[in-house]
Amino acid sequence: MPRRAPPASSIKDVAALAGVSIATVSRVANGVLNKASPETVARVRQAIAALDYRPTSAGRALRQRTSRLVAVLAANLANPAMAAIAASAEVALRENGLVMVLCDTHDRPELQDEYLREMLAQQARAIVLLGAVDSPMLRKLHATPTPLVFVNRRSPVAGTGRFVGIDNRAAGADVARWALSKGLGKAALIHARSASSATRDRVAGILEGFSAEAAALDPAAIRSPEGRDHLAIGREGARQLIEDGMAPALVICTSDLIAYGAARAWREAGLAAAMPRMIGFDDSPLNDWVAPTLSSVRIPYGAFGEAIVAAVTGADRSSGLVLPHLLVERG
Amino acid sequence: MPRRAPPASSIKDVAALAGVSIATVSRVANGVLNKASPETVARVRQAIAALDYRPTSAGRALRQRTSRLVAVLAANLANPAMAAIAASAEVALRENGLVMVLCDTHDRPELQDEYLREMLAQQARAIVLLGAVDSPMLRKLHATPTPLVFVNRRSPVAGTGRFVGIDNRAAGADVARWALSKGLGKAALIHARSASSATRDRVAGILEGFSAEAAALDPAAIRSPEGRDHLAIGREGARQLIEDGMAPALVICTSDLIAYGAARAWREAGLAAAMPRMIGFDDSPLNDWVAPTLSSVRIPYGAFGEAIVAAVTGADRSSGLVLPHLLVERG
DNA sequence: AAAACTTAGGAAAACGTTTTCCTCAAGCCG
DNA sequence: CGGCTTGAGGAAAACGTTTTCCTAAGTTTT
Repeated sequence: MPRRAPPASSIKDVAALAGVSIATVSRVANGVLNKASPETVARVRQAIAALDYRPTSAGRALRQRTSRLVAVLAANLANPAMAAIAASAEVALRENGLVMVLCDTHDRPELQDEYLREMLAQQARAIVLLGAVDSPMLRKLHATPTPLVFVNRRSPVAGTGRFVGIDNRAAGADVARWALSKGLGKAALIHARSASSATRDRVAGILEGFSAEAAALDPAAIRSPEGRDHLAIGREGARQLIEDGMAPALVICTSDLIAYGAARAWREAGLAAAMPRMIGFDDSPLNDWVAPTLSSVRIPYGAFGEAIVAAVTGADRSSGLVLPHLLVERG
Repeated sequence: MPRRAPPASSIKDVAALAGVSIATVSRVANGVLNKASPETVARVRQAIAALDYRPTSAGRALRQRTSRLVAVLAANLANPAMAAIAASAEVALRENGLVMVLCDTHDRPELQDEYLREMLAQQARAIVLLGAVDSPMLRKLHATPTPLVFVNRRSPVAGTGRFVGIDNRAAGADVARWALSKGLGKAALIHARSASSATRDRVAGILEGFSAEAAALDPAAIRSPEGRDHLAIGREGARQLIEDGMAPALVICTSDLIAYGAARAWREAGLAAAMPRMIGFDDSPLNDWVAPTLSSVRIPYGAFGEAIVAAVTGADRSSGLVLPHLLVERG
C-alpha cells in the first residue's frame, strides 16, 4: 500500500562510481577529510555530484539514534504572532542543517501529548514548545536528554527547560508607566483567562507598574472572559466593559488579537467614534496595515529563530534567552 | 556532537517482555492479527502498553523506503491564508497518521529546490506545494513516483500533479458580475505581477466577466506594481491610482492582503473618508475583525486539509479537486 | 492412516548509514 | 635491518524495523 519513494542513488552507487568503499564516501560526505587523500576526496566529490547523492535520513537517523528533525509545537497557528515565530525558526533551523516539523496543539494537553509521543518516535533532535501547556508526557520528557525549549511561555514544570522570550513582567510594567506618563486617564485591562506564564507575567507587571506609581487599576475595569481564541476574548471583554457603562480612555490588552477583538466590539456598539485608545502585546506585523492606531509592545519575533537554534543546539549553557521588547506607540 | 535521544524501548524489549519474537510484535503493532492467537495478541499489546512502545520511524522508513512525513512547501508563511491552509492540512494529515513538515520557500526557486532535495532525502511520502514556483528540481520530481500536490497555484509544468483549489477564473468572473450588478461605478484592479496561475486566472476571469457584460475595465485603472509582498503591492498600486487622480468607486484586489495595503494608502493620503469600496480574495479569517468593510471571495481553506490528504493518498484517481468559493459582501 | 491443509510463530535478510577497528604500505629512527 | 609511526582506506558491525520465507504442530480430507 505505501507508495515507494524513487530509487534515489545510495552511498553504494557513489562508492562504486568513485571506486572506493562506502566508508570513504560517508567520510567525505560528512567532511571528514583526514582519512582520504586529496585526490580521492575530489573523486568522491565528483561522484556525489554526478549522482546527485544525498544521504538518506532514515539510515543516518537509525545509526546515529537521532534525526535532524526539530519539532515545533505551536499552541495556535492561526495567531499571526505564532506563525511569525514559526517562520523565523524555520529559517534559522534550516541554516543549521535542521528541519522543522510544525504541529498545532490547539492548546490541548492530549494533542500536545500525542505530538510529543510522535516526535519521540521520530527521534526529534529537540522539541520547541510555542506556548506549552502542562501535560503528562511533557513531565516525562523532562527526564530524557531530548532538549526542550519553551518559547513565550515558560515550562509549566518549574526550573526545567530553556526559555526564549521577552521579560513579560517588565514589559507589563513598561505599559503601565507609559499609560501613566502619558496621562491617558482611566484605563481598563482585558486579558485571557489563561494559566500561561506570559499572560500571568504581563498582568502582574501591569498591576505592579500602576501601584509603583501609587496609581491603581479599577478592579471593575479588568476583564478576563472565556473565549475560544484571543479575538473572541477581546470582543467579549470589551462588550462587558461597554455594557457596564465603562468608558475607559485606554484599553490595555495582553495581546494584539485581544485588541482587535475589543475594537470590533466598540464598532459593533456603534461607538467607533468614541473608541478608546488601545495597546496590545506582540506588535503583529499586520498592525501597521490593519490597526494603525493600536500601540503595542513589540516582541522581536524575527530574532526568535536564532535564539531558538541557540537553545536547541545548546550553544550556550544558560537556561534561556531573554530578548528585548520595545513599546511602539501609534495613533 | 549529536545529542543522543533517550534510549526508548525498542521492539526487542517488547518481544522479550511478551515472550515472543520481534516478528510477532511487529505484526501486532501493525494490526496484522491473523498470525497470532488472540491470547498472544493480548500479551503483546499489554507489553507494548507497559513499555509505552512506539515503533521508531527511522527503522520503519529504512525498511519501507518511505516515511510518514509529508512535506508542505509554502510560498509565504506570513500570509495568514497560507498559514490557515497549513493548519488545516496539518490536522487532516495527522488524522491519517501522517506528519507535516512545513517549509517556507519565500517564493524563491533555489530555496524551493533545496527543500525538495531535502524532502527527497527524508523520503517524504508526498510533497505539497502551497504556491509552487517553477524550478529545475520540480521538473525532475515529476519523473519520480513521489506524489506532488499543487495547492492554489497549478503546476508550472502543464498537465502534471494534482491540484487543490478553487476555480479562480470563475471566481474572478463572479466578482466582475457582482460589481456590475451592484452598479458600483468605476472600478480599479490591483494585482501582483506574479506568474502564478492563481493570479493569472483571477485577472483573466475579472476581465472576461466585465467584457461578458459589454462593460470594460479602464486599462489605466489596472495596476500591478512590484513589491516585496502583497501588502506592499497593494499600497503601491493604490498610491499610483491616487497619484494619477483616479477615484474609483471600487477597488478589486486579487488578495485580501493587497486590499489591506490599498486601504493603508488611502488612509495615508488623508482620504480615509473617501475610501473606495474594496473586494479581495481569500476572505482571511481576520477580515471580520480588522477589515469590516472588505468584501472578499471566500476560499474554504478549512476544507483544504481533507482535500490535500485525498490528493496525497491518491484516494481518488482524479487530477485534483476544485472546491467551491463564495462571495462574501461586507461594508 | 497417509496426505493435505491450516495455524501460530520464529529466523533471518534487507533497508542505508556511520563508525570502530583493522590492514597494508611507506617513511622514519635507531 | 628491525621496530615505530603515520597515512589512506577497507571490512564489518550496529542501529530498529518489516517481511519473506520456514517449521512444527495440529486438523482436516481422502
